[in-house]
Amino acid sequence: MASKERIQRLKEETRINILDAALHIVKEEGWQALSMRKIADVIEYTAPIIYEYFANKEAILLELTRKGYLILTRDLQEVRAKHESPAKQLEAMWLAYWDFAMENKELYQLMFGVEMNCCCDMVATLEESEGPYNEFSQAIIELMHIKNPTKDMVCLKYYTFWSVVHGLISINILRRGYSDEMNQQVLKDAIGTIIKSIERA
Amino acid sequence: MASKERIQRLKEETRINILDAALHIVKEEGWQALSMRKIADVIEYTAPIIYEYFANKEAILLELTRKGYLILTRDLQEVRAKHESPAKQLEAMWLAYWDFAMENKELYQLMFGVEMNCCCDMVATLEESEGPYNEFSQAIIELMHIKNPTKDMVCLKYYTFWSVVHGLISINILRRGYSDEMNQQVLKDAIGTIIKSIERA
DNA sequence: TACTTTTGCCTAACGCTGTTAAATAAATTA
DNA sequence: TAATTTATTTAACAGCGTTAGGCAAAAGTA
Repeated sequence: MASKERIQRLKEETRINILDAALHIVKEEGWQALSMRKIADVIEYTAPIIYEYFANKEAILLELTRKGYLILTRDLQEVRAKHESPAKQLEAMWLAYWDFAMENKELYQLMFGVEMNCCCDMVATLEESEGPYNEFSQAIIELMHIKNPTKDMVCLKYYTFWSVVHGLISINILRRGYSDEMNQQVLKDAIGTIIKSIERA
Repeated sequence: MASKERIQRLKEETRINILDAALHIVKEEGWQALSMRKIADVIEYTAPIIYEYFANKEAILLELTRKGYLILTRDLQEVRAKHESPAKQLEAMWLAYWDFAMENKELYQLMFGVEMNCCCDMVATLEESEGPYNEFSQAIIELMHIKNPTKDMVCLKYYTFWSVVHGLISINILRRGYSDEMNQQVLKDAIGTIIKSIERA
């Protein structure tokens, strides 16, 4: 009865194919162009088949969102491990956050609703979505020389970082045209300023 | 032949009704729920009639975008006139920008593609979209004590302001849940910091 | 007044969307 | 071999943006 397992593996493969196909279409033609029938075309099936792997289109988006959070969290962890001081960690992590967004524009759009009607209410239910915050908040706490900072204090600093970086990214995805130098300058300036404000406190 | 004018006025009214109906639907049900047939229902016509007033759905969105930019620009001008010093002007203007976004969430989403597939390429063709930048940049130039700042220098500072404020707004529209105090604290902190950095330069 | 033209508006339709139900073909089990 | 389960497709529904054609009322003209 090893065929059961083989079939199981094939099913798993098709599931992955669906997700890959979706992302492929989006990278080629944008989120607006993604449809169930197009996905079916790519995986060489008809549309209803997809509903045996995902409850609906939103479920596919949610799974891709999850994937995005996993990649981002892994990137942040990797970069964080490369640095000793929390200040350098934080700077490198936010730059990695930027890089993730630029290298995975489509996933970023999906995760944070940039020029896209994402599945935001559902995202809140994904535990993976807490990955980035966990990484950042640890580094923030280390950087603070207060013994037991309240969650609100940490959250406030994270929120400050996140706002400016996410804002910068959103604007760049929206209206491409700002030069790389300007982006890097604003990005590093802002990150540096916030880090200093944490160190001073 | 005054009937020509009367008819012209009625047509103008219907045009406005279409825009009002669209915005009404969006405020009640969100952008996703907006359809030509629903607009037609509200104005008590059938869908094809709308195409005598707007080339397509995107044209309606573009017109609402224009409306948004006009309101925002007016708000900024009003608030700017209330203050003397450029520093106070800038602070008040960015707070007004925030207020505009919170009071006109739907328009803001449309203008800047927050949780929405807006008509961004078209927005670039709207001259009204330059209104906010014009207001802000004037105040920024006044705040700088350099004689002839380059456009890039002004743009960089505007970009810095904009990123953090837009980021804050986007995150708030996306994931409602951050407290008003925290929002105001991050907002005022960030604005103050950028203003000081301009003053020091 | 009678005829023609224009206008205002609607119905029907096309091709697309997400999604579901039913039918069919293939594989598996008894 | 017969019965049953599984895999996959076709057909359909309701909704979308959009267009073409038709009908009835209004306006213009003789």
